Amino acid sequence: MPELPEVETIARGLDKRVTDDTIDSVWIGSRRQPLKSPATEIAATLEGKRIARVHRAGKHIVFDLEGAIGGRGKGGRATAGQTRQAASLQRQAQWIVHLGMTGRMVICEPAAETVKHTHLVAKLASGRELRFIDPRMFGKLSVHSTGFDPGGVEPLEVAEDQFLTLFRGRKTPIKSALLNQKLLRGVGNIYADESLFRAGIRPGRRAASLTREDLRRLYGSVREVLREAIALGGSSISDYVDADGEEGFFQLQHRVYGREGEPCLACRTLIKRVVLVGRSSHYCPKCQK
DNA sequence: ATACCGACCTGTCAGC
DNA sequence: TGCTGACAGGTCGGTA
Repeated sequence: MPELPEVETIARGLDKRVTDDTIDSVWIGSRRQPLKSPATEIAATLEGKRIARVHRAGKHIVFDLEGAIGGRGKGGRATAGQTRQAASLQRQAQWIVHLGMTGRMVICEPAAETVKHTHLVAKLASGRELRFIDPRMFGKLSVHSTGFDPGGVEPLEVAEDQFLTLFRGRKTPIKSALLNQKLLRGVGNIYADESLFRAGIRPGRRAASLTREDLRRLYGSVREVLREAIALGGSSISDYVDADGEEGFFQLQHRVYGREGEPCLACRTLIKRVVLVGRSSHYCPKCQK
């Protein structure tokens, strides 16, 4: 479901609402598919931790966790000072959530109905619950000590010359290169199509065949599309909502994605859809070369 | 090393 | 009404 702008929106919403809260206990459903780390390890890492910050890395949501001051009573004999020191030195961790295609993170009251496909429920000290719901189970949950790095570069942070080198000599279609998270992280099917349209480049063009000028335009359009989408809270297609249950509005700005057979907004030529690397790709045959 | 392709899952919607 | 097939915002691992 979510690409960079949706994940950014969700992470910001979570950061605003659960930072400084503490995870008291964790329930994990029996389905194993979404767990990259063992359930016991995830629960043990989360329980008793304070959420210090929630942010985004590529399409991953990252919870920075710290051992709660005063601890969970383990040991019990440590002084407050020792506990605080132990917390800062040893009890940092990161909880990584990848939403896959259909994953959602919701904050709700304990009384709220537990919907089908709820795989994890974290009870917070504030009395609320943080729940992970994922029907298709393409999502992934894992824990790391610290310094989680999914690889690739952030499109909104990378410099232009570094962006140009990412695609040098690659024979793969440019669309496929844009989706490769080991190169550029966070761009998915919607934003790849939208960026290529704005840059006037066909999705099937070999990356290596793009001129310096093509790549410069692409660099600009990728960043422009992502920034606009973040500003509008992402694209709501089917059931996407952010952490506050709000829909995004960037779907109203889509110029090619999901518009097969409709006229191009620039030249009225009908938008085409082809399958490339197993994914639907939408483009204007006249505007994109 | 690189590049395709199916597999992983469930849900929804169009068409018959 | 119900069945079937296509399709869905993502990644992996196997194979060529």
